Amino acid sequence: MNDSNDPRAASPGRPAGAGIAARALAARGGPVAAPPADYLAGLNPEQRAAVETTEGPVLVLAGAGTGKTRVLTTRIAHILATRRAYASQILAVTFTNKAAREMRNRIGLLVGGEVEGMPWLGTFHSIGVKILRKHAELVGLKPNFTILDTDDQIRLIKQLIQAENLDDKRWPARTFANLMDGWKNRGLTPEHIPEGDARAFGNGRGRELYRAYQARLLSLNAADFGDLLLHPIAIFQNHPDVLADYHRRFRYILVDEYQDTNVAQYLWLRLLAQSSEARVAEGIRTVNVCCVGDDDQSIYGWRGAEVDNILRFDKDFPGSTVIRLERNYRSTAHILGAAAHLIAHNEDRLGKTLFTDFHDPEHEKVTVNAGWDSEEEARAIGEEIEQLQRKSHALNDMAILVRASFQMREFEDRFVTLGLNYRVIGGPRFYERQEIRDALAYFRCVCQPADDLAFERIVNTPKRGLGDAALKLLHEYARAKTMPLIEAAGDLVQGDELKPRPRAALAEVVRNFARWSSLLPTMRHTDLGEMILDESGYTEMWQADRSADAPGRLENLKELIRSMDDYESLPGFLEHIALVMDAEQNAETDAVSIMTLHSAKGLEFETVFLPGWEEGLFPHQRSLDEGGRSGLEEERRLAYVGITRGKKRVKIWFVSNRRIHGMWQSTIPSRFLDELPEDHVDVLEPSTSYGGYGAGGMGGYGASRWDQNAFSASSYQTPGWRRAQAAGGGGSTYAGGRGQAIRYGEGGVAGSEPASRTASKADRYISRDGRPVGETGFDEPAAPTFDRSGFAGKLTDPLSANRSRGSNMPARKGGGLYASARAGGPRDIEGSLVAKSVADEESRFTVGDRVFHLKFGNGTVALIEGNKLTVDFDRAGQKRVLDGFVEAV
DNA sequence: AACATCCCTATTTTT
DNA sequence: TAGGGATGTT
Repeated sequence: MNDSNDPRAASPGRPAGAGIAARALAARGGPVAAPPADYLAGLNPEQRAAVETTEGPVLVLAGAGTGKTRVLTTRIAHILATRRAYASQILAVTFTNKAAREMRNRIGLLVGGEVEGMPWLGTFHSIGVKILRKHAELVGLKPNFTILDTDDQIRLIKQLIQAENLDDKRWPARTFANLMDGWKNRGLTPEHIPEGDARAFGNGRGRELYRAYQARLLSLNAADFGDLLLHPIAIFQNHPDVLADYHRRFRYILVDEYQDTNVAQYLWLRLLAQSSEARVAEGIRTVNVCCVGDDDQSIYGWRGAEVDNILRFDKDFPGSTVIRLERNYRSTAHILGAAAHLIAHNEDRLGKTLFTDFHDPEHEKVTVNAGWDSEEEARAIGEEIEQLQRKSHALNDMAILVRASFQMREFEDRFVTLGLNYRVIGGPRFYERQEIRDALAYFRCVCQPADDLAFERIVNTPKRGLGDAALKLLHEYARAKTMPLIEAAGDLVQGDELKPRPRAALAEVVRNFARWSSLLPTMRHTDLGEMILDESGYTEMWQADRSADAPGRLENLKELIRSMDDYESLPGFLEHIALVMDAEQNAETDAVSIMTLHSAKGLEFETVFLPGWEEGLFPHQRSLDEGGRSGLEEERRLAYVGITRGKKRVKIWFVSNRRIHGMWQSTIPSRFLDELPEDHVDVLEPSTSYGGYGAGGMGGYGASRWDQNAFSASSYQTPGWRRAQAAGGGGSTYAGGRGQAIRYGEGGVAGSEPASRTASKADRYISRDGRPVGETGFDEPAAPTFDRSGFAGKLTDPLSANRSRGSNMPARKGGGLYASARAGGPRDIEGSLVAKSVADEESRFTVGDRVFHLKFGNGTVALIEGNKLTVDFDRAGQKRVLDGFVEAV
């Protein structure tokens, strides 16, 4: 494991001479030990402590916006400058390529751009690959193994499931992939998975499938993402000499985003960070591991991250120093105040309080805005953006952060009509596009003749007349001879088992690959790439395609070839793209960013819009269902991440109606809204242009909704909200009461529940001035720009929907996102209703019934499909709605 | 092999 | 609603 760029390789021992970094710094005068070196200038005392405490285990709890990356990079610069280690002796791990890139750049800036090194700065996975390539044979791989992506993985699993004679409908490959992913995240090999897990899939054959999968990977000379960690762990565990080599090498270990590490990463890290004889022999007596993270920003539990890793750091590394970074340099006091108050509702946290000196009476409070439906939300936010733009705020400084990607569409639609520039971050990636993956499959076959998965992908793409029959023959032959498919194809075309036409087609494929492979060592890889795509007929296939996206695909293929230019060779390129699935976004044009809260972590914007704060969506119902209290806490951290992205302005929205899977459902405000502190939050009336609402417009319904029923405490409307806050009793601890009580059996809200059920119909329809309204409300003229405003006052008591739904909502799943969220309370308490609903297939309605819907008014039932009704509404036309949302009239 | 039709499902996402 | 996947039809 001698790196050629490691000066220590030849002569072990303490670094003898100044590293490049140290030289660069020393040149600026004075011995490096003399404080303060200029890279330390400007650090606050805590940051400085985090940088200078180089020896022993250190945990840096870095709150949002407290200069985490700065600490990390400065610490590395400091280690280099003080000659504690060479760049090649520092292991620095991040989660994303982006983070690794940024660190590399910033270290470069700090030490004067001359550090060519830091060979061990990278993501867990890229470092894992590096280690695995060196010792591949120890786990039965060849050093040039391929890295499978999810797509390949699924196809492979599917084959295995079919090979086991299991019904792949009943046991979807996708599900097993997730299951296996979970095992790998926890560092579990087939022998170690819990019996229950093993039984849970494929008629109890989970373990066998996992085993078969791993065996198949070895025969394909391939590893999946999980293996990039698991194999190194196995190597370290089974080959102490190899581990000792790494112990001698790594003097300093740094980990970014420690709160996101999973068990496998933790094990990997712990092995590398162990104190060992090898280290002691090198004069290293302490484990110089520094983990940086923020437990409050742990949002990847669903992906296997263990917040626990950060919570018990001091137990893993006894004698550790914990440094808290709490001075925030990003946001206003209002924003921090709101975020802090919210996150304080979490129990599982180490506890930090961010503070700032950034006070200014001009600062805006965090706003909470109510909207009628998601269309209005998009419209109003669009308008606010345009207003800011008129006040010469750059679009680049604004972002819309959503909980789920389906929310994006509404904004996109709206912005397109407004002609407002936007960019969607995340979403389908370049390297995941079909045409790119096809092209890559060709390249993989050329570099890796054993890559059956790649071969399968493209044998008949473009169409070559190789149908099921021919491929089945090929597979059987290959299996019988245990040889790769390409090789099998080479044999098969010699014989006469194949019909003439497929035989000729396959022969050509074989010939082509042989030729391309032979050109690999000599031809420029970009030219070869182009040649492959042309000669295979792949380019032609898209040229002939008349569909609208074909030109774009051709463009992507060109881009692919172009980007190959940045790499040495075809294999080098393939390696890169296997690990780096992100494509750079251009920040050239001024545009609003739209992204999920997850992908916003680490970013910051002057103005942040947070739409969709509604129960069921945020917190997401599924997190609640699957994660219980910790699921809720993770959602709350997500909210915290969202708020703390804002520097100057944070604008939260919730609406009363949202369209889910094409059907309108009414929603109730997120419990997180109740967890925001009054003094940092302004509750606003909609500021949009449509008339008719005026002062008290939304207020009316809000008050009616919350004041009349169990949710009174959650009313954001003054005076209702204030009153509730002041009263403190009743339902004022909304979070601990309603939502959670149900789930965690704390007793529920027995008192409030019957009240809500017996509320009269009049209670439910309260006009904006607080008067109960009847049918006449529908006769109000619609405001010109807003077709539903005629219904303004009436809607919105969520309980009416709850109540009316009752009987025929399927247990949890079928109820849909919002339905089950809202139904959560009363129904689960009663239990029997749930049970009844499962069995009760019959609708309460029959075709021809007159019904009333909160959103669409009166109508006639035209069709009933389970709990879905098609209703001809008098005003709104024909709509499909869940029957829980209409009432008989 | 291309096209039609039915059925099912429906977070967050990096590597 | 919409999109994918699997199945059936020509």
